[in-house]
Amino acid sequence: MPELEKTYTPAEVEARWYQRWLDDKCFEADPSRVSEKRPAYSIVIPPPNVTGVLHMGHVLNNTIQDILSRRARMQGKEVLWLPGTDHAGIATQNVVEKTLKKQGVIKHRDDLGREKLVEKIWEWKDKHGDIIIDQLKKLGASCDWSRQRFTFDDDYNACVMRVFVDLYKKGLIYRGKRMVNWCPSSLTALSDEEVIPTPQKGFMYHFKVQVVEEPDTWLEIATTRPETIPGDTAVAVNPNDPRYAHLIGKHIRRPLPLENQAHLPIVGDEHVDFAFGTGVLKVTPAHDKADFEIGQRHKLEVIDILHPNAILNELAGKDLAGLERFEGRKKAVELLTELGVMVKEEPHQNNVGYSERAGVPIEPRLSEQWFLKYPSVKESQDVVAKGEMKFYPDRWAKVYDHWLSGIQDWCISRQVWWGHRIPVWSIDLTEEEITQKFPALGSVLATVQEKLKVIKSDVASAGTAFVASLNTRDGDDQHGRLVPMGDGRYRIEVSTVRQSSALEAMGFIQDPDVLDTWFSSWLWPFATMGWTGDKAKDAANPTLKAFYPTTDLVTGPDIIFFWVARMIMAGFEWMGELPFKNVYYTGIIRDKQGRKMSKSLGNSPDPLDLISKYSADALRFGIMRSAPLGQDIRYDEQNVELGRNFCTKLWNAARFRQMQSSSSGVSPESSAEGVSPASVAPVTEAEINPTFLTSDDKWILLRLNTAIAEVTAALDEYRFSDATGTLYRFFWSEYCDWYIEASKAVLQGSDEKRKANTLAVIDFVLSHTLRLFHPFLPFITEELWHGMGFNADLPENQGGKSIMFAPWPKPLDEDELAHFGILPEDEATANQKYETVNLGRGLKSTFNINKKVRFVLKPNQELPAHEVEVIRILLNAEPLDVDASFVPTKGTPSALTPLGTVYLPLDGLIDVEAERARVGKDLAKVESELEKVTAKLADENFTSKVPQKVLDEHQQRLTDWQEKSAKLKEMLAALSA
RNA sequence: GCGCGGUUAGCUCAGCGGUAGAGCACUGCCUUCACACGGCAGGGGUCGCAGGUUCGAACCCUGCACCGCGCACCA
Repeated sequence: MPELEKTYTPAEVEARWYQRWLDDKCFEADPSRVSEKRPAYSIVIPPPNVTGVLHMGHVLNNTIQDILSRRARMQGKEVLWLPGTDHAGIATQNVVEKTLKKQGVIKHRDDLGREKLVEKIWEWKDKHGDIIIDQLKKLGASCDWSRQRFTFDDDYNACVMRVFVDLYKKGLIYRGKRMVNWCPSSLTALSDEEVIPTPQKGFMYHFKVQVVEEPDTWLEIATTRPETIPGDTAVAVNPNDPRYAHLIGKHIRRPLPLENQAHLPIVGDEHVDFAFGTGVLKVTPAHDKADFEIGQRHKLEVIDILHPNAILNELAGKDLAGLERFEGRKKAVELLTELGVMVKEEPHQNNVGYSERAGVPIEPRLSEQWFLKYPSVKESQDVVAKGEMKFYPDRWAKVYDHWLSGIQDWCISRQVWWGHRIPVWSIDLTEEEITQKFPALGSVLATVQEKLKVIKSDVASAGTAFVASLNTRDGDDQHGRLVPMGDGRYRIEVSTVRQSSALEAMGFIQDPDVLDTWFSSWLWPFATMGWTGDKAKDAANPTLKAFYPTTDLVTGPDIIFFWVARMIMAGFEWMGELPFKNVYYTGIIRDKQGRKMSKSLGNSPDPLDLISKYSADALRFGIMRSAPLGQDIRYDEQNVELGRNFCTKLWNAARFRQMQSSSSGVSPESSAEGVSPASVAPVTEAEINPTFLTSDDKWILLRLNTAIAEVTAALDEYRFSDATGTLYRFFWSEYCDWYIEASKAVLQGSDEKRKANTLAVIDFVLSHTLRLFHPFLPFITEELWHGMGFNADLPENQGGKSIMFAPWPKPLDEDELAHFGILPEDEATANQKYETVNLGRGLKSTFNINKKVRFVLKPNQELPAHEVEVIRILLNAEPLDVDASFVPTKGTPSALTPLGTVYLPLDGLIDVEAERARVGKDLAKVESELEKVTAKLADENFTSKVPQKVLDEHQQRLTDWQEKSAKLKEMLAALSA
């Protein structure tokens, strides 16, 4: 057995083992190894942004995935943990643009242009994109790095294109002019999910407008956005509002802009809540979603008064044009005041939508965007509702269901350059031009025109209803659409995976927009496995076949809509199957004050600092210990410190074992004699000989059994903090504090055979403990596994090479327990001994005795010499006299224990009064308990209704308390005599 | 407004119908030959509040309060 260093040096050990695991290809999954006997286990990583740096959320999330993966390996499964990164369109482009601006390379993205900027971003990605990957390696993540994917790789891009064209063909993707969430900072549309409603302190401005037809009548209007008045094209009141109904149809004079005080109609619309504000609503169809809808109902003009960057344009009038929107607000109030129409302004709090990425208020804006009607919604909803896919904790199933029930079309286009470009080419032509250039489209054109006659109102939506194949090339990967533009012209759209150059030659132009990042992320579970969309190819893809659907997904509940729900839909739509069987939602990591971790608060520790200070194992253990299922996590560095301490304890306990191996000359008994059960790893010392097992040995083997069962069950149910709790308790309290201390009775003795047997038990327990710990503490367990020699004599793939392939421990079964001669009651036997020790130590402590001292045990049963020796050692007694006829000096401190009365003879130091007080205190406690039980048992209401089992328990309690009470009274009497 | 969590020892949490628990922190003692990143002992809680069900409630039910989160609304 090699010597273990006196102190553990995690930095060196962790680096060494991780490299070794990589060199030995321990993390690489091989689909050809999957069989009935060796089932597949797979997880796809939630891909971190390429711009990302590791934060505590990643640590939590990836530690969990690593624990699951490593345990699955030990269970003999073929494990694929598939890693990668996300191109994170807007975020990444923002980061690179900002960097380039800082470096003075550009002032604006247009300085470089699309192609050059994308080139720069690729450069940046190649240089910095793997930072977070390297950090994950430091954490010990056992991902199959040979399969690392990026959502913007060529292969992946092909998947995205394929999916887009497929949805386009199915008529689920359409282009439309809609109110969208516009980010004036990133200059792009956002999906509803990317908008965070944020409470905002502002003002409600009241101003009045004159009714044109009744100059004496003024209407008071309340608004939070006076700067949009120039964009107003009506005011609306509720037709059921008696105050205003009669004014419907009349007009008001719009106060701004001053040079264009237009007359606006007063319209009646049920949407107006007459309890809110003044009951009169200014209608700005260009800058408010609800107003836009009112505008549509009443065919109102749309006046867009904002530039894309939210600076007011010339339509806002000469006083406001050129101002930023919040400046414009101030100016508008000034103007209204000067006009004498400002009535009042009151403080007002409302929710303003903020861009999740840019952190600025979004602007509702009318623009042409691409939308997706979600596919496979019903299947996706059912699979969770029916429990075929399980959510942990399951309350998220409700949230998921609720969102799917009210699902809105997804705005998938983004006005940035870094991302998958929308694969649609189009050309706008007149009827004549179409007939001339594309005669084959004649019949399609005729159909469109026929349809238009029926649907006269909404030209655009009428057009999107037509799906047609364009004859430039047939096949699944290309589809066309003819859309009337409303001005007599028609747009021919072609969505295709690979016809770009031919189309461009014909004058088609590709749509400039890119797709929402999540439009690629939702394909992650199968696109990363080499999916092509070609049925034959995919059926022959061994990775997909072996590892899809994946087993577990581990992610945060904050992306349940962004990602989880969409992956489920994509899974059904293209794989015809759910993408994962279980979803584990982590909590959110908060600081000690319960605040979310954020860069701006500076309350987010750098995991790499923690790793170098405490080790990756410590960080993992600390974070898992404080991560109960479904609860947010209060992060406290003390937990990591505790993890570090725990590793040190483990290390020292292993060293202790090594220091005992003087008897290593003892040869292992033949395995025919000391049968080694299948789950038992060969021990380095000797086989366990059942005849030499002490009560402590039996006790620790039973406790080990319990620990194995508990940890296994906890992991099966994703209760990670329970698992770490069990490990901590078992190893520290049970193994180190009790068993090792008790076993010193043998180890410090002279019976070499018994010593060897105790060491065999220790080796057995340690080899199991290390395996139980390995998913949580991969590095130190691997180091000790080899350092202790537990790997020796094991087959390469079953722990010989690495503990990560050693079999996951199983509790001893009935046969094995019988073989060792272990009975369930053995646990109680040892417990009685330990309780006796506890009480004896209590005496010592009460009387402030630090040295070795004489104890006397007046036993109530016969005690084997070995047991006495254990008690002596645990009590640190010198000597421990066992004397059934012991008569103590009056006032000798004593304690009632399960094994008899323990005395602490204090020659010449006896304080009778103090002892009487102490015993009196004990008695008071016992009497109070006795009273409670007696009262209960005297109550017929209780005794007649309670189950027999409870009644028995209470009876037993009564007897116990009575006995104790009697003895204590006896002791008191002796003290008083 | 609707919904979901949470409220137990100073802190973080477990317990979810039958004698209130753990870890940390705290206090005292101990540098005893695995470990002071340690050992031993100890103090500390009317389980948010008010009702109800029950022989019995931290646990089940109802209402309320406070903290956090989501959805909807937000002129």
